[in-house]
Amino acid sequence: MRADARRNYDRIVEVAREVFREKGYDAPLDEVARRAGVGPGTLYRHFPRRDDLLDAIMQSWVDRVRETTDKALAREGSPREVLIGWFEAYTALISSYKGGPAKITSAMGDPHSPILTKCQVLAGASQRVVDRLDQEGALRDGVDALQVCRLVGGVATVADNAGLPAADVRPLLEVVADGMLR
Amino acid sequence: MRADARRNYDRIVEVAREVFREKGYDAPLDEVARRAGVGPGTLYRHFPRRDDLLDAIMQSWVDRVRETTDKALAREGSPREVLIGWFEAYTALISSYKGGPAKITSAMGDPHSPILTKCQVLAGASQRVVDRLDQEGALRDGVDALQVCRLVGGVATVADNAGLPAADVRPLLEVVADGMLR
DNA sequence: TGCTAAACGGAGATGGTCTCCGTATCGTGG
DNA sequence: CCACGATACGGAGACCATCTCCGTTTAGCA
Repeated sequence: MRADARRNYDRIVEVAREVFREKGYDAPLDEVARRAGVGPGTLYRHFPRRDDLLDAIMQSWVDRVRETTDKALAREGSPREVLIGWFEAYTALISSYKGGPAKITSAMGDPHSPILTKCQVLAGASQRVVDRLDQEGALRDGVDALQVCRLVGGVATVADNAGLPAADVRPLLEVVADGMLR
Repeated sequence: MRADARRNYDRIVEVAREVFREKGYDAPLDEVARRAGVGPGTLYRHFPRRDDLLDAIMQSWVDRVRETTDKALAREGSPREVLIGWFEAYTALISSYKGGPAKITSAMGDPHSPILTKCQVLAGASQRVVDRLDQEGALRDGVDALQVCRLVGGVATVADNAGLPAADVRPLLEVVADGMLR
């Protein structure tokens, strides 16, 4: 990749991160281009679909996921505390920008999504948490990581759409946790 | 209202119901107008916002909600069966068209939504189910109807976005139910 | 039947998405 | 060091959906 192309690419990603956080996932891409000081053509050449841009943005997000997972697994406490802790971390991770929870949760099952690999990192993280609790015999039969992703993703989506404060989200996560624990 | 206006109004609602079911809530309104044989101006005069059209469509839906609630309350069986039965009915009710679950669930907490009153009927229905189970002492402390709407709405939203079959939704509803029951 | 308020409907403004292609730039091989 | 071909740029504009404005038509009453 040519040096100028590299510069533009990086700049677009950086600006897009800002814009998406400010205005949500539906923000006009032309604004991203404008703020990045490039033409729309340049933006669309690098990122033919909106999701491709999202994918690039999420590179650093993946690192945060890994880090957060390690923290959640290292946590002391009852299985309930660990599970709810993970739920809250999960919610925070997918709620970095408006529209994120719905986007990420539905990409989870879509083999054609450009952000699929990123979501699988998150699914893998849930798997690790589920595995650990399962070894302790803390979970009911049939509970799996995909269910965690869907249920917590659903709660986060509702919270995102309705603008719920964390205090209202917590009890919902508790219900889900209690439904999974023995 | 003049007779011709009434005719157009009814025809638009009827067509919109079809179109929304076919193409989801985001279907172009101009197509609704075209199929209804009116100009876009006519459509927008009757229904200034997309949600106003939705509101009109939901008139008959409200009847279905009441009917379904009665059926759910009359149902014999364990509290778990009743609760899960209601969850499934609830999911079906809000999933009549693509985008419905998210729309209805987020309208639930928005005082300015044109479909608020419709959603309150649904919230009221959940309230009746919760009240009944609560009297039997079947629910954990702190569980309320709003939580039911949010959690089941979240599950339905995820299912809608990801196109999940009923068989995959059921276990999610079971987890939620188990988290609410004693 | 004639009149007026009401309703119609379509042309077009607006705003977002995305493409095409002439222009500018990079960076390499001579 | 420079010339040239490959690469990238960027903006004009096509396209599509939303929504409005206003000249035209019509219902329905007196």
